[in-house]
Order: sequence, then C-alpha cells, then structure tokens
Amino acid sequence: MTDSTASTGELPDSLSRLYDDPEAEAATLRERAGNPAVADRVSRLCGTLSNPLRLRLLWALRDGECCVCELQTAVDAPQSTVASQLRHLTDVGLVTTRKEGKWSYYGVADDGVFELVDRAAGLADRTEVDE
Amino acid sequence: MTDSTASTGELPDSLSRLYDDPEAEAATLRERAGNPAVADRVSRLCGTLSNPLRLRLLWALRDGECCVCELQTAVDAPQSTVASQLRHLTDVGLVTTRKEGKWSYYGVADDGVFELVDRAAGLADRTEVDE
DNA sequence: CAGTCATATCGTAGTCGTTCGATATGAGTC
DNA sequence: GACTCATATCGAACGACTACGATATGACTG
Repeated sequence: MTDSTASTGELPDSLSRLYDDPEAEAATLRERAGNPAVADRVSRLCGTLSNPLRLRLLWALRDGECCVCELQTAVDAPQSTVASQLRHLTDVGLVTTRKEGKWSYYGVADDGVFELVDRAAGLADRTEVDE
Repeated sequence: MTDSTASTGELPDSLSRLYDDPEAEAATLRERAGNPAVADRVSRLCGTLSNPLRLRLLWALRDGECCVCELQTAVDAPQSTVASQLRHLTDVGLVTTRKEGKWSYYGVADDGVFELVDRAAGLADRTEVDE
C-alpha cells in the first residue's frame, strides 16, 4: 500500500487521484520547482545576507574601504566577531581584502549587493506581518 | 587600561590612535552601518530565502496556486516537511493560503520575491567563489 | 630581537533551524 | 457517526550558526 507521506520518488496518493496522468503532471510540477543547484546557490547567498551583523558590515562598506577597527566601531561588536564575519563575507565573494602592512582593508566586491538588499528591504516592508 | 577586544561602547585602541577625534569618527561610522532594526527585518527575509526547499516551493508557485500535494510532488519531499516550510513562508508573509474543502491552496503574496530572487541568482553567479 | 600593534584563527557554549515520523484536525462521504 | 482523505502540528534528533574570549600570526618599531 502506498503511503502518502512517502519521502522520495513515490507520488502522493492525493495527486494520483487528482490527475489522469499523474506521472506526466509530476514531471511538469518538478520542472516548475526549478533547478536544485540554482536553489542551492541562491540559498547560500541569502544565507550570507541573513545575519544583521553582516548586513551592517556591508552597509558600512558602502561608501568605501574600511579597516577592521573602523568596522568594529561601526557595528559595535568585538574584534573576533567582526573578523569572523568578514571572513564569511570574503569566503562567499561579496567582499574583498587588501593588506597594507598591519592593516587590512575591506571593500565590497560587487555593488549589486546593495541593489539586492535595498530591494529586499522594500519587500520586507511590504510583506512582513506585524506580530 | 582599555582593551581593544572590548565588546560594547569602548572604542578600539587602534581607532583612537588613528583619528584626532575618535568619538566623532565613531559616530559617523556607526551611522554608516545603518539602522539595526532595518538590518533585522532584511536579515529575517533573507533567512527565509536561505533554504533551498523554500525557494523551490516559491518557484513552484510562480505560475499560480498549488495545493499541498502538488507542491509535495514538485519538490519531492515528505508531506510534513513541505507543510512546515509552507507555514514558515506564510508566517513571514511571502505566501498566502486559501482553504477549499479539504484542500489548501497556496499562492505567492507579492511577485516582488521573484525579482529579488532572480537578482540574487545573478549576483550569486557573479560573486560566488569556485572552491 | 623584544615589544607592540592590527588582525586572524581557535575552541567552545549556547541557540536556532531542519527534517521527518507520528499523530491530530477538520472536511467530506457513505 | 464511522471512515477516508488532505493537511497541520508535534516532538525528537541532529546539524549548522553565532558570539566571543583566548590565543596565534605576522608586520612594524625601537
């Protein structure tokens, strides 16, 4: 007996009842859901932008390069916290580093982030449910 | 003795050495980092978009309403998993529900998500570091 | 080369998110 | 009103993320 809660491969009973050719329908549905690899990449980027501290670091860099101590001041967080989030941002490719003596200067790799974030802010304002 | 790793309020020693009027500089830096409340809202939205399954659910809804069993098929995940992610999406306000008998139909609340996600995909392609 | 300085990394504790089986709910049907 | 069906919620297991003190690194300075 097929179980409608089956995780993989099996079609839900409800779907089979709903359509004459469930397999064909399933194929189009799966296509609609898009490419999982793309979903992974987008989700990773959004994951990076899902941390308030990282967002604020990006904003602080909007007007140009900063060294770590400036960023540390801008976001008012301990040095190690700032450093590790900067590492995260550079790992993901959103931010670049440049070393100059003992100083490290960070900058934004692609100004497109700001367009993205601005748009996200707009959407958040429109959609967010007040609790 | 001030500790450069101090978390809150205290300015890093390096900053104090760097500027004549560190407090003034700190003020402008803090302003650059933007409004923490906005950062929170944006980060929450991005957090929602930071899960591949949720992204794929949104994409599946791009062409119109679906019931749960269709979505379950589209993303090929167990019913309870799909249901709880749909709950997350509606909680955040990105998706709407409509009940009709035993069926629940889900739809996208604001097509702006897709613009946002498309833009994110573009940025991800441009910035992601190959490992 | 000992010391200081700016930053990076490590280690850990605590929190949060995700998944999914089991079970509840509430609508329809006989 | 017992049964089936579609979906929702619960609960536990597990992993990922976060913050941050402690410590390491590597550059400059006397």
